[in-house]
Amino acid sequence: MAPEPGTRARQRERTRRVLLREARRLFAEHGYGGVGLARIVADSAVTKGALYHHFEGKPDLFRAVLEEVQAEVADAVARAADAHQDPWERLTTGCRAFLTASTAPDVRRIMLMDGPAVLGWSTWRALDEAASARHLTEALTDLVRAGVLRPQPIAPLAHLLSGAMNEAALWLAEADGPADLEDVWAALSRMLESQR
Amino acid sequence: MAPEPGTRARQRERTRRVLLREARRLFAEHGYGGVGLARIVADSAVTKGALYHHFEGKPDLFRAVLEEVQAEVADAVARAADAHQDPWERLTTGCRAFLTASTAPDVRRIMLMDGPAVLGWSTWRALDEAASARHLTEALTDLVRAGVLRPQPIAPLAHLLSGAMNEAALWLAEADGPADLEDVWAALSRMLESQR
DNA sequence: CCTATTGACATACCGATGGTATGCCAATAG
DNA sequence: CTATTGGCATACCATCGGTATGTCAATAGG
Repeated sequence: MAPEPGTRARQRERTRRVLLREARRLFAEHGYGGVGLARIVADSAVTKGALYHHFEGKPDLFRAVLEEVQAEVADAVARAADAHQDPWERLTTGCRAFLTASTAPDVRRIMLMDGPAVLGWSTWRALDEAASARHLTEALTDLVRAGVLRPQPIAPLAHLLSGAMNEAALWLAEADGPADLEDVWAALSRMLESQR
Repeated sequence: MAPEPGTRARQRERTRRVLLREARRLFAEHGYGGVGLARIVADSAVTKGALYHHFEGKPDLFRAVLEEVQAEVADAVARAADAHQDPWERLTTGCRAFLTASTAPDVRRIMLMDGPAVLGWSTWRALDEAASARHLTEALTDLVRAGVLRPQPIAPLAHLLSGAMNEAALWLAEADGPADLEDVWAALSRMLESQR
């Protein structure tokens, strides 16, 4: 019988998505080093042939998963920030959104813990910059241009804040009381305010 | 002939120190996943039997190396802080010492990049707390008690500052201009000042 | 339509890796 | 002087990431 057009591309896309989904689940649960390719392809109901057809290897698969996670976090941050017009409120709500989003277990493990170690810090930084850190840099630049923040080099400040929030997210995910989030936020707010 | 007393313990200690030294060198250069036990024992001029006699496995060996690195950093921080009496100056000089010490390649790779991924964040946190973060917590507590810092929960602030400095150290190790260190320090100083 | 080609996998296999079980010999204990 | 144990070395194993090859259906070209 006549094959329906697009069968090829649809199947390819489906397999790739299943692999990404299962890999993300397993990486989030056991960590990068704690799960083997055999387990990933088994849970995806495919074989290693399929995996190596879609990805260059285990690090590349992890990178794809990481990019997906980062994209989600960045989307949440941008969405929260875009709800406001005032540059200062855009920054603060964006930071809060990042804090809450990054506390999720898979984000925490994949993006904050394994990411730098697996891909190397510079690669991880580049991906983070392309995803969510870019928003932070833009927000800070806008605030300096608007005269809200004192003129100063943006990069160091952005890294300090980014690192502070990453560590805070890791801590919050473990200490997990809602009161802790408010304490972190209070201190972070004062930090932001200090640069005003 | 009569064996000199203490031969046993001396040989044991010597083998252990060689293993730690070579493992630290290799972990720092290639990362935890980038070096195998075969290479470590070969460079140490022993066999895997010796390694597994002294350590429980590869993660345990890494943990021992990490503790050594952390102890050195903590010592540098404490030494710098102890040169001052004023609590505020103790904090600032301690932070500066941490920044410069953590920029060293082996510290950066072992303590800041691989540490959390290999041992898990909570384990890493516990070790860090026992080593250098304890000084930060103490300094902040003293400042609150002295009325220099506003009364507030210490833990969130300590984590924010620790994360900020860790990330800054990673960045400084790469951007490596001495001017960048001053920029980071200026922004960090304002952050500290903000909590005053 | 029919055929050639290619794309999306599956299968089989490889070297290297972390880890273990056992053997051996000299240093210590009695 | 003998028994024991500590400090390794040797030999071996299961599993890992990675590769080479085979297979079959979907597409492209005539």
